[in-house]
Amino acid sequence: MPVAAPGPSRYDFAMVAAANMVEVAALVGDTARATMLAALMGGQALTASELASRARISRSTASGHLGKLVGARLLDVTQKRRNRYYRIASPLVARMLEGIKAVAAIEVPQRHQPRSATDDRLRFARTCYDHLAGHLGVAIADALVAGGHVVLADDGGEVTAAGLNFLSAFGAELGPKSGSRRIFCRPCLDWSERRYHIAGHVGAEINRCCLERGWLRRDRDSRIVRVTPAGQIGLRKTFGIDLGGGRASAPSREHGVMNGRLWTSSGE
Amino acid sequence: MPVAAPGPSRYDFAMVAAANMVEVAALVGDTARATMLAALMGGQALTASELASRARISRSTASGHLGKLVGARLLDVTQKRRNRYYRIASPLVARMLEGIKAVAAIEVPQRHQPRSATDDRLRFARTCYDHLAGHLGVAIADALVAGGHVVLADDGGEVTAAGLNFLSAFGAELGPKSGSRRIFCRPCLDWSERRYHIAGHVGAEINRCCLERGWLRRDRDSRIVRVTPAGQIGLRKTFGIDLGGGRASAPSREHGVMNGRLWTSSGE
DNA sequence: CCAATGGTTCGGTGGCCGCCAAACCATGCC
DNA sequence: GGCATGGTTTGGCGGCCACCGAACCATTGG
Repeated sequence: MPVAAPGPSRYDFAMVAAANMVEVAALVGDTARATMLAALMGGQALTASELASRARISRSTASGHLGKLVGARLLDVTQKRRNRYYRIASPLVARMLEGIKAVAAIEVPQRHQPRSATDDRLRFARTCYDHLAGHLGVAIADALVAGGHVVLADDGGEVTAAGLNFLSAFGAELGPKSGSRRIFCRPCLDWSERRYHIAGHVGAEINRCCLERGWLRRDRDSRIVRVTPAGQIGLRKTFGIDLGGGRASAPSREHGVMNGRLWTSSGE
Repeated sequence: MPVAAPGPSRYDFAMVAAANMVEVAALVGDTARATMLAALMGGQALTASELASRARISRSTASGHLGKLVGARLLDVTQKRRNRYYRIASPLVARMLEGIKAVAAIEVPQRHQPRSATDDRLRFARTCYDHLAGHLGVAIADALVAGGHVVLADDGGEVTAAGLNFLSAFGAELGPKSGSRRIFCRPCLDWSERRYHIAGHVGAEINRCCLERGWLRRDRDSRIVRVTPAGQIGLRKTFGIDLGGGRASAPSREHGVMNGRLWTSSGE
C-alpha cells in the first residue's frame, strides 16, 4: 500500500471510496472463495465441509475463507446440530455476484468447454440464488413477455396489470404492496443462455410456486432443477412452454439446439 | 491453483463457472486498479498519467494495470493526440461496480472518515457514471417519486405514464420505444446517502438535460457537480427541490443535516 | 534537428496470502 | 466415558503479483 504520502489531496476521495470495494472484490477474486460463492448462489445453505469439497481445498483452508466471507458480511452462518450452514447473506450480495458474472460472461465467449451430462442439466434448468435460470428460466421469461405479462429490458423489468392478475392466479404472492405498484421484477443475465430471465421477488415467487406444485424438483446439494412429468404438462398449459415432449429430465435434443444457437453467435 | 486432480467431477461446473468471475473480481480487488475504476465512474475519460496520479502509483505500474483492464474489456481506450484516454467499457461494467460498491457500503458503516471540502461537495452532488448521485441525485429521485412520476424499489424502477409526459416535457429523450413501455429506469444505491437515486437511461437523460440547461456544471477532472444559480431556480420550479437558498455550490448547512441523518443511523 | 512529453517494456525486489498438515476444540451418538 | 465427526487454529512453506527505476519508443512542438 503506497500510502506513505504526507498530506491529503483532492484525490483521496477516490482512494477512500475504492477502499471498501477493494476488500469485497478481492474476496470474490480468489478461486476457492468464488467457487464457494458460486455454489451458494444455488440458494440453499451448505456446510463448511461441503463447500471445502466443492472448492477442492482442505477443510482448514476453507474454514479460513469462510471466516473472511462471514466477517465481510458476504455470508451468513447458522449452526444446526453439528454442522454450520453457510448461505449468501443478502440479495444485495447475490446481485453483486450476478453483476460480476454478467461482466465475466462478456469476454472470451469462444473458449469451448467440454460438456458433461451434469453440465447439460445445469444449462437446462437450475436455480440462480432464489429464482429459475437456464433454458427453462429463459423460456418462462419469454412466455411471460410474449403474453404481455412482463416487460423486460436491460435496465429493469415490470409486471403489467394483466401480468399481475395472471401471476396472482398462478399462486404468486405479490405482497400487500401489489396495489402500490411496487416493482419486484428484475432481469438477470443468464450465463448459459446469454439472455435474460426473471429475477427479483417475482422470479422467486414463480420458482416457489413451481416447486410447491411439484412441477419442479431440486437436486440435493446442487443447483440442478428437474422438471417432473406433472411439470411438463403444467408448464405447457400455463405458459405454453414445450420442453420437447421427451423425458422429464433434460431431453438432450433440446440441448443440442440450445447450445448450437448459443455459442455459434460468438459476438458478445 | 489446485487443479491437479485427475478426473472431472460433478463439481467442476462450479469451478468453471467461477473461473471468469475470479478474473474479473480479482481485477477490481486491487487498490490501484479499483481507484482508477472509481475515478472513471465519474463518466468521463481520463489519461493514463492522470489515472496513475490518482492511484498514487508510477506510470509504469499504471500502464500495466490499464493494460490488464483493457484486456479484460473492463475499460476502453481511445488515442487522442499524444494522450490515451481510458473509459468504462460498458454500462454492464458500471453496474457491476455499483453492485460491488453497494455491498461494500453495507459493512462497517461506523468507521468515521474525515470530511474535507471536496468530500462535502462530492456528497452534495456528483456524477455516477452517466447519471446524478449524492444529495442532489437522491433529492431529484425523491421529488419524482413523490410526484408519482417514478416508482422505485429494491429490484427495479418504473416511469409512470404521468412521469413519461413530465420528463418528456422536461426535455428527456426517452427514445422511440417509449410507446413500447420499455423501462430505462433503475435504482442505484447511493453510497453517501444510503438511499436510491435514479440510474439507467432515465437517469442519464435527466443529467444531460440539467447540464444542457446550464443548471449544473461539472468540475474538470472530477466527479463533482456544481449547481448554478439558474439551476437553483430551475430545480426548485421544476422538481420542487430547495437546496437551501444559500450559495450555489454546496451550502454547508445542508451537509450538516445530511450527514447527521446519514451516519447516526448506524444500523446497516 | 533536438527537446519535451506521454506511454510502455524490462528486471529485480519484496510482501502478502493461499495452501496444507497436524494439533486442538466442540458436539453428538453409542 | 469414549469414539467419531465437523470445524477451527497454528506454523511454516511457496508462489504469485504489485511495485519501482531505468531504458526505450512514439508523438508533438519549437
